[in-house]
Amino acid sequence: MMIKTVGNDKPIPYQSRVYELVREVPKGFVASYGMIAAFLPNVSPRMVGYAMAATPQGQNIPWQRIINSAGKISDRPGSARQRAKLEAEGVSFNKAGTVSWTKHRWQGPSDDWMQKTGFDPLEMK
DNA sequence: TGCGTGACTGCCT
DNA sequence: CAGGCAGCCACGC
Repeated sequence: MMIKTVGNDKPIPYQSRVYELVREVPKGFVASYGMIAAFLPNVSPRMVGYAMAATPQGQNIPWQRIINSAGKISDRPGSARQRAKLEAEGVSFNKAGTVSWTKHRWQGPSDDWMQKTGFDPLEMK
């Protein structure tokens, strides 16, 4: 029979970790896929994109606040709705459809989040 | 059971 | 300085 390993908690699916961090982005601010990935070990920007594509509804996840590193909303069906939601939150776009990072850049996760996840800045590569 | 694919990014020509 | 490419998780057919 299958031997159960000891002292080895089952890993939290990467998508759940992405969603919990996305919840840290406040109204009126935006973060890039890469910014989210930078705080999550073993998660690449691409994977953040994968997770966002599979975002479950009804769980208070502000998916609209994640945009690409160029400061634009990634082109896809639904991008217009994303922009509308952001504008409703006070996020402004210039003529080229770009968000000002200077004004709206997310400042990083809360201390509470870092405590809860045991995030260690020194282990960032 | 395996393969394709989906909200990206930074490095290397 | 623009374009190509590797990275690498879940899930559906």
